[in-house]
Amino acid sequence: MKTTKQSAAAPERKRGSGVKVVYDLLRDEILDLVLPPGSPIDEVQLAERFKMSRTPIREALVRLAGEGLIDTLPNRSTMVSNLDFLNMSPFFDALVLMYRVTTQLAAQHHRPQDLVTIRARQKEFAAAVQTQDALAMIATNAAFHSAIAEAGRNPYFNSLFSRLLDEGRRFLRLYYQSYEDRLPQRFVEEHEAMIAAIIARDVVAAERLGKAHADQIVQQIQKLMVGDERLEIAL
Amino acid sequence: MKTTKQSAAAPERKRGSGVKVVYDLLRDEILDLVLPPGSPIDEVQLAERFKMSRTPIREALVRLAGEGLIDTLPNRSTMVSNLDFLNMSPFFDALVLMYRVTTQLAAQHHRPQDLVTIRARQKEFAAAVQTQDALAMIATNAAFHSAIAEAGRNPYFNSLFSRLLDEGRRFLRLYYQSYEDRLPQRFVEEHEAMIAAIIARDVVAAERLGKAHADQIVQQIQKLMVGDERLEIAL
DNA sequence: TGTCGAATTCTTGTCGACAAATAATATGCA
DNA sequence: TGCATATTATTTGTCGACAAGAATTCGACA
Repeated sequence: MKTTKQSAAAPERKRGSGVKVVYDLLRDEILDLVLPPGSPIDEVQLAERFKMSRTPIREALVRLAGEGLIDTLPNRSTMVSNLDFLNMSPFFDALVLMYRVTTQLAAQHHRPQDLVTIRARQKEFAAAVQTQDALAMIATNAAFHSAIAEAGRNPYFNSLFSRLLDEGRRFLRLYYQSYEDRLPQRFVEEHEAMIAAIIARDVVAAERLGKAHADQIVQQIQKLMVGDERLEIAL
Repeated sequence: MKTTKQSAAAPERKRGSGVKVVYDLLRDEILDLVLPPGSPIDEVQLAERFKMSRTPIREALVRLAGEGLIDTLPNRSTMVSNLDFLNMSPFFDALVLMYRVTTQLAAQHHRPQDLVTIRARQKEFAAAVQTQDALAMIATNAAFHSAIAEAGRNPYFNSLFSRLLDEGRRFLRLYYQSYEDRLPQRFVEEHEAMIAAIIARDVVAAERLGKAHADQIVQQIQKLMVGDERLEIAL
């Protein structure tokens, strides 16, 4: 009777998948603000939580650090990276440019299968808006635009865009935690217009719609920064 | 007499620096094509080479994988990522756009200390051209443009640009291994013009010069792809 | 009560070992 | 000789342990 050590520790996990399991889950928790910015990350606790040794945990953390989702320094506690409200200009610049670029490139380079994927993501997004599920809307919006970027076939832009979408998710999560905004149907319609421009290979319209859409997101995030309610005190 | 295990294994290394040492050196070797595209990476050999256990080696490899410099699959040998000659368009698109964006942003956002750094990098580049040291020229060119990007103060663009410069380094290394081109003084002069436009905060000129410069690099790499010498055989 | 230094605890970086997965080599058979 | 299978060797993924570095707690003193 030979029970392997690993099977005893985590009987349902395939060898080689440990790092990915941890990475995926931590990534989701960071993006959904379950792990808020600045919160400490403790390897020992994670090892207990995931029922595995610290080694794959550490490797997952190296991956997350490489994507800017966590900050690490030697011999020091790792923590979830902060959202930098002091320097939003660079983020907005990059976000808007990448929305323009990826939407335009999708109009140029898309293939039939891409459109199937884009439509599927849009359907998920519309469902999230319909049910007024902000968390799902944020995630499906990012997935929709990520699918558009994939259709544009430029891995360099796509990796940057992916990072920006991730960070945007965290800002939007914070936004919808702060405001009880209804999720407007208008966003669904804007996505539809983008799809139509892409299908029509209308490069100019695609870029323009990409920009307009990005501008909306920028405005939402700016609202979060500026605040929307003034303190009214009679003096 | 208590000799710690670690001290006996690598007496000159500070705890916490292991991953970085391996990462830095492997990265340099990949970029200089000392480790050519496609070559296998063996953790055990690296552990022997660096006189440390495989754990920090693996962490360095995770970092390199995150930057696209190596390719890993579960339970399989890791290898240096290939240079993709079949899909150069996306690379060129991204490179040119990022040269434009970073040079323009430097004209907008640079600070006095930035100019000191940029000038220092330019001086190193000029020296490399003077001594016709292709390897140094490739590295100092990338450092020069990286310094310009830093002056533009957009970490999102800069991370993408950094990756593109890295990949460009590998292509250029291959180029200068294939051709005995002299390193032209013209490049030094173009850098000077870019510096002048940045100092003058001439956004339009900066962007134009950035584009022209990038186009040159694209041409060099295209020359590598097309080949420059036809096989002459009398039939 | 506040400060400082010492002691203790906790967390991180690395170690070497074990075992699973893969690659390479050997063997048998047509 | 070529192919399939078995065996062996090698490499990767993970384990738990050790120790260094950092954080926290405790005790002494002004």
